[in-house]
Amino acid sequence: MNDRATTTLDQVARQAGVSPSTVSRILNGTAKVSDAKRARVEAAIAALNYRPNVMAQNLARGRSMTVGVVTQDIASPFYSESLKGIEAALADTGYAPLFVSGHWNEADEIERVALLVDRRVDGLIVLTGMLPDEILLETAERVPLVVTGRQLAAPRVFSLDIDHEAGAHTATLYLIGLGHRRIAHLAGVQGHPDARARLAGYRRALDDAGIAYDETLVVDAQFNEEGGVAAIEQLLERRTAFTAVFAANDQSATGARLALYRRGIAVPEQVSLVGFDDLPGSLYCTPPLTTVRQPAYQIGRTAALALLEMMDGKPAPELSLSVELVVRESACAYSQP
Amino acid sequence: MNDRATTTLDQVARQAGVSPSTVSRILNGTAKVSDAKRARVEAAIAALNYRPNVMAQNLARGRSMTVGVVTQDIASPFYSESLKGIEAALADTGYAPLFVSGHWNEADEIERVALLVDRRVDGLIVLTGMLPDEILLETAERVPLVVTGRQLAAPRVFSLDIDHEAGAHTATLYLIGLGHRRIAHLAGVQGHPDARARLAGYRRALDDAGIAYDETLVVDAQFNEEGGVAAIEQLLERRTAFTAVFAANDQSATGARLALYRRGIAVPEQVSLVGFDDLPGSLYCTPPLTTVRQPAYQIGRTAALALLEMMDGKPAPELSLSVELVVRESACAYSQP
DNA sequence: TTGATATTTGAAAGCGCTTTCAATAAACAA
DNA sequence: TTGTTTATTGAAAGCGCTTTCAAATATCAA
Repeated sequence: MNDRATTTLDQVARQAGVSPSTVSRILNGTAKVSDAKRARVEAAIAALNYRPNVMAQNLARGRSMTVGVVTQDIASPFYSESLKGIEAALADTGYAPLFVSGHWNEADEIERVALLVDRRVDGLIVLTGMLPDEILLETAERVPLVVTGRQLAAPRVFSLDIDHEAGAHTATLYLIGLGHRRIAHLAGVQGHPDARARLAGYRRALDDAGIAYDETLVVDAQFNEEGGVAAIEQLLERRTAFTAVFAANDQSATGARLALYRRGIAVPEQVSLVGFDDLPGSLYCTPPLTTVRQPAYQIGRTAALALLEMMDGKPAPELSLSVELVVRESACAYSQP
Repeated sequence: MNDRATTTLDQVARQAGVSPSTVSRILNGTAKVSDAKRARVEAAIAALNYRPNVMAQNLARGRSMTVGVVTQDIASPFYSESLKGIEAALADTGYAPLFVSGHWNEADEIERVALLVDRRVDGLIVLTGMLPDEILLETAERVPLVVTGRQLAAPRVFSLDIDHEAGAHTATLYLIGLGHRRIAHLAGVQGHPDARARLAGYRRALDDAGIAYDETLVVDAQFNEEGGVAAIEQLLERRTAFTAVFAANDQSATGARLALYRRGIAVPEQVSLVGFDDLPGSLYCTPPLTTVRQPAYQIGRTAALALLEMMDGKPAPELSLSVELVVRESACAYSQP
């Protein structure tokens, strides 16, 4: 019947001939209400097509039923998988995720976090990013926090990181096992913690195999396709021989693959290629990319589940996520030319 | 000094020795306030580290400063570009986007929209999806609406669509111009409006060139990589000859490219391939994919800008977005075998 | 000066809910 | 029956802000 000018709880109460408190109790199941009244109220709700005003509920309850999620780029193929995991874990909990992007820029991130805190999010998830630990710690005093991609020990903080070093170690060792000795490494962005860890894994694998580290085989690269292209070109200019490439992430591996294609270098026949992340698209590269699988979706999901626990006042759960090498077709045994 | 237990506007007022109204006026610039008081209030705000409670503001103002965005899959490479556009357009307007996913499922979408309406979003953007027009129209009575991927004429509704038919027509004509006569079409999901329009463009191009439509060359495909793989396999089983493939979107084109690779069919030497969308990754396929560029980012951005206008009470702006063929390396002239 | 007009301020009433507290009604034991 | 205990209910006070309205003060013309 009614429509415009949304109906309020008071109207429902009046229509049903009960007090607002009673309507509220029925809505929230906060107390027993006689069947007679319940029926009248439910009829009124239906008749008026009443829907509670979430903003008002939030204010009264002092909770926003919102969790803030700081990502770097909402369109990133890697992080958007995590967002999906967060979304899935939060579905039907009453909490809605509020996604904001920091654009790999500390100032932006700080601003976004402030924005989220102002909106009184009940919890916060920070996916990697550039925020200094102190800011995170400070923020954690106002709101339960889950942070990925780093270790941060503090009350009301849950951090969730995978072992990048081990992943890189495995990948490199795999290439070595295939007979490769001259393995180039696209090392990601200088100073990025993930990049550092992956380089360390690469070096340890070489060490393990008694292969000398050759810095002419290592080149920095942006963590995107363009970075991969540029890195390969740089490598080729150096005229160092290499029979395999281990890229610090799949996007740069994809760029590398294209650059090799452009030079007429066959993958994997002439150069083997291994990535890191296992993006959804990596399965559909030509050839499908052998890579270290980072469970992005699970990371998001786990982060959200942990946050839910913390928002419930429970301690953060103990959980660990592991990386694994997924062997596809972009790397093969080295064959003496 | 103070920290825990967030400080309120009343506390600021007390500390500054003014009334809450005055503080509010300073915060919002709603009225002139004497310099003396302004200074005292600003000092108090700084001293107490006061930040307004957005929930309370929202309730009092009757606006949530939030816009709902319904997408289908937050990790979709295509739609996430649009989300990015929305995010960019909304940045620094005070509005925050609330992203929800419908998963290409009408029931889910209906539920999500209800959720957003309950949260009292000030505006709503629906990116394509399966919602029936009636529901959209009904929703538009409660909140300004922007919808992409369809035409919907109604007050407080802005619809934004690109010409899929024309795009497909251009792509197909391009292939014909290259000398191809047997052009297969991966037609997307049966019944999907975009799929229908693109098929129509394909047919019209054939018509224009006087090429008879051959239904053995057309095969349905999911709009993802797997769909492309399956479609090519199906096509190959049919044993119909073809020298080019026009895929209804880039993801299925990518799948197609992999399936061809698996069968040892070279792209573009033996089969030319054209997609639709121009996903960010399509530039890095091997070979880079020739495709019809759909300005996903612009679509999102434009949608958000239009919504801002509407939320301001202004009429929806008139705007049109165009598609264009971007020629890369996955298609080449047909050479008599 | 004085009266009229324009400015700056504060009191108080919401915004639409939740929740405490006390009153009323129902159920029980003695 | 009557006094207790327990289960339902409603009144009212918030939640933290905005905004109307009227009072208080300042400004101006005469």
